[in-house]
Amino acid sequence: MARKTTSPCIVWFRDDLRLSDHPALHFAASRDAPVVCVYILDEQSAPLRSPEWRPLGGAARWWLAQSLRALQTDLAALGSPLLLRRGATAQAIANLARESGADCAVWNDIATAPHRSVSDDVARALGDIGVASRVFDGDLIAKPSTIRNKQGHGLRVFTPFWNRLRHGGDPPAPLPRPKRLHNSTGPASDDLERWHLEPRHPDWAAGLRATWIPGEASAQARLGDFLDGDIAGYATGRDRPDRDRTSRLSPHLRFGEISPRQVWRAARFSADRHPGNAADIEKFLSELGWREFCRHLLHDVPDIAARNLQPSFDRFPWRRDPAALRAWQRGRTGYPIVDAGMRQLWQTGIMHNRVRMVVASFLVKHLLIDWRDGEAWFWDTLVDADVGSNPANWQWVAGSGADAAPYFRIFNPILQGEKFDPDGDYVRRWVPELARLSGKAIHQPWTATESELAMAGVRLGQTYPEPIVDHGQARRRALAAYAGIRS
DNA sequence: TTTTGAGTTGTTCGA
DNA sequence: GTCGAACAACTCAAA
Repeated sequence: MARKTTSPCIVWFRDDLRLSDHPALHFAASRDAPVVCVYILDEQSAPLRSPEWRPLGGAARWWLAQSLRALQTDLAALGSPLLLRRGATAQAIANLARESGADCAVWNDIATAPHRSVSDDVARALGDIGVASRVFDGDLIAKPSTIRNKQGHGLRVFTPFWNRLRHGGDPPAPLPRPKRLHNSTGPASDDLERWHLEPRHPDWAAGLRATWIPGEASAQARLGDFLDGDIAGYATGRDRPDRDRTSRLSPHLRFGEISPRQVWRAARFSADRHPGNAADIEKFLSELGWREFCRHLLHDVPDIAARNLQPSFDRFPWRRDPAALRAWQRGRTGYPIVDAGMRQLWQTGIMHNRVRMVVASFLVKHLLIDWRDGEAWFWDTLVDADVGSNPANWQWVAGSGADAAPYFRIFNPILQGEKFDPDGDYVRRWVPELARLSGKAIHQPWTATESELAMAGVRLGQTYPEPIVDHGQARRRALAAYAGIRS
């Protein structure tokens, strides 16, 4: 029951930039008192300066700006503005409580060490001035404390984890978005433009703008379209970068424009409309399971982005090779499928999942460059860079992680191209200087004849690079390096 | 308690 | 051309 009160309640938005299925907002709205909605850009709090916290990457900053604009519009339509504040979160919220006369503050949990630490600071600061606070669940299907082995540790193998999560049943029904909010007039807001989240000089975001519409409405529309369309054949189609059948929901999930339980429930109940899709739906749910698995892992290993899960990798002979790293980053390795992926990433802030594995394996195994360098590049350039999934999956590829890929699994970039981009359409789209090559040459231009290259307007070493490493040699070198760290 | 089998995403080699 | 084996080490669950 709603309490009789006129004091406002603060709703602190974090990575949950949505109105529906937002437990904290739902609670505040049900109090029938004014709400003060706030987002805080915190680059100061001591816990945020812990080694486990990294500033947002460039692509994520761009997304955040768009997503905040969408949330501002949506909240204004409900009758309450979104306030923007900057600074140490605990002080900012305590100040806002004083300015607004709020008697409570609510927010949703984010189950990572730095987020929890800031959250504790906020609760303490509010307690000191007599303001009640309450934290709700929201960013996970299951709490990390609910999936433990006999020793009380989180699971390190995906399949048992997934069995436990899946058999836990469906999460509760998502909460509706509030119909209207009581405004609390007074407190001032920062101007989003002055946060400089978006690139200028140069403005490299044109490809992002052409690819994405951030915000809750867009996330919901995307989910609906996916479940009524592309999910048919997802189990195998998701592996084909040339005809992308993935959900493309990852950045929306990253910023909480849609909640995992909304996605889960919608997918499960779409089987009623499309009974033929049952197997594809299960596969899709398991991908949500991977997001969950990585977050639970992060909960147990807060420094997963910095430390090898397998200590034997601490003596891995990584090569320092800035030129090769640069070639990889800019999509100039001479392997078309690798270069296509890296350019898709650079231009659009996303890369198809299959290609992520190929480029990651290439950096770590063909070039013997530390997975942390790859992880950092993805962190800066992906709009969906996630604190759990990004480092956990890099460690998985490198072999240093939980339930990791075996060392001898070295993706052959030519074979992967031929298998998953059989007509070369993906390469042609992102590596236009090769577009006129046909047949086998599209995935291995260095084997094309002089006349084939001339006809296609390709001059190796000039219009497109020679391969920076030979696949066979690189493979043998990687196997030797991995052999060297074994017991 | 101990044992056993299985585990996201692959490649190469030799029969 | 196809096919099976080999390529670790470790975690977890079931027997």
